[in-house]
Amino acid sequence: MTQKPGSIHISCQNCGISQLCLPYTLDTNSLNRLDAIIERKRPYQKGDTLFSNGEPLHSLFAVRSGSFKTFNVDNNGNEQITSFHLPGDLIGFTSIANETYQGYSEALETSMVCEIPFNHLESLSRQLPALHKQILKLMSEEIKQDQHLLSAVNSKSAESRLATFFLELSSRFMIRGLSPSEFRLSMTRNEIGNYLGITVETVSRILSRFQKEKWLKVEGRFIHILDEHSLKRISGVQAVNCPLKTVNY
Amino acid sequence: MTQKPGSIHISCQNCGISQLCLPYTLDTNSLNRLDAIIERKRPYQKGDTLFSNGEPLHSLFAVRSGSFKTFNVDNNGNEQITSFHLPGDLIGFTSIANETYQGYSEALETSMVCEIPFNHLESLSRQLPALHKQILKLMSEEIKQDQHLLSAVNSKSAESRLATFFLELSSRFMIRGLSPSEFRLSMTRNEIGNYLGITVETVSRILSRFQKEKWLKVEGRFIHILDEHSLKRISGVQAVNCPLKTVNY
DNA sequence: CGTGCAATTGACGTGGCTCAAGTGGTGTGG
DNA sequence: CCACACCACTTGAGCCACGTCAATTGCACG
Repeated sequence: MTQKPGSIHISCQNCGISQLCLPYTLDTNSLNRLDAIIERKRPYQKGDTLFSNGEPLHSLFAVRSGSFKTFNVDNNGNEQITSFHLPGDLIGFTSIANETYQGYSEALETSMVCEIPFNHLESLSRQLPALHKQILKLMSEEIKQDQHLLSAVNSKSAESRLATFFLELSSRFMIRGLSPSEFRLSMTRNEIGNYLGITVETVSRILSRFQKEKWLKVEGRFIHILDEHSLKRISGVQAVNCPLKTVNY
Repeated sequence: MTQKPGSIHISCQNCGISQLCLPYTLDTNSLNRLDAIIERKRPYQKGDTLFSNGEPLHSLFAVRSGSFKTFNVDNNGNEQITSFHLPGDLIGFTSIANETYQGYSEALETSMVCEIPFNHLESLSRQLPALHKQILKLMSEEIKQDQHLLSAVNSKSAESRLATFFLELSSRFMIRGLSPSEFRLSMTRNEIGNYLGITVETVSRILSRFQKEKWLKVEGRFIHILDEHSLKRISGVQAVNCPLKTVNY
């Protein structure tokens, strides 16, 4: 989530996060062909938009550095954030169905992206089974993540939503080779609350509570996770391979 | 959502919902090849499971008739329903990432499915661009739908969640050529509440309120939408091509 | 006809929203 | 370098929507 000012000519080959991204499992030849269709442009500044709702879909975007939020706007003009994107994430899968961009995507800080023209990607993926598979996998991941968020949001208490949120972020940082216990948030409390369906004030109060419990240390945007276990306990969600018990939902 | 007892040998060719499903845009030859890999088995009875969490992914499932719910189970053994599936829906996209089934999928009523071995589908889709495209499209749709649900659930009030739920169902029935204003729910109030993150009692109370307002007629599982416009008004979500306004979220 | 689950309705308590005030950090212009 | 404005964030007070608990009714099925 820190800015990584890089030169304009960078290839997938020497990209530090390629194992999270489309190149995963691609051999050198395939990688070069993928690389050839990717456009890398100058950095996006905080607040710049990748796309706006309704525009025709031309490219997917892979985050190289920095971070983005995507959100929809409802009848009343209210934002509803549907995801935060970190380096290695692909943005735009929701837009494939209609071939127009769904919602808005906006940089949360200075960020770099790789732009992948969708038509080229589609035809290339027909020639490269590994690429094809990786696209399916990334889309599948996104569905999983959305459903995970849904569970978090549906598990009533604001405490468990926030705990889940931080654990989620933590594991995403870990996968990216960053510290899972200390990180800087690129989003405001407001945006966190929006994402989780709670108000800023509640976010703030619960952060204070977590801090009092010594589960977290909070210094503005800096988060230090002190007691992952307690957070997991109250987060309640995401047990993998959990045996099906008699439920009273 | 009504049971449609069919013979065992049915092809995509004469399937009434093929335009919602994988066959969409496939020519006759392609259709036959797809048809050849699909297995059609005897009906699932209410409560039968398509798959359980952690099992190796072998097939995707297309709902032919009836309906299913998919859900996860958290640490405390609580169900969290992530989607209801109607005829034409594909089930199993979340499971592609890990190649093991994510969560559980269970019939809500007597239902028929087409079982599509994943390996075969994958190799076939490399040969048939139209099939490939349709898979992407369906996955993209699923992501969109999840995010739509998320918006509904995050839009605080229980009223707007329920309104959104019924409008969503209504439009899904309409797409399927069924009445958008009169339909039968195959899920319990409990399951609706679970899905939307509210309690049974609240579902029940709000249904009574909607009925008092003459927006709906409710007779047990039968729903009759009387005033779609009012429901849309309080649902608040899903404005397509809505201009971005100054927001105070 | 009895058993059991689904649904409704009421009474009550509370978590989180709303409104409001205050603090701190950052950028801008004098 | 300070003064000011602006925004993100925190904290408090009060209130209400919704969760919890409990009782009742209705419907399906053996």
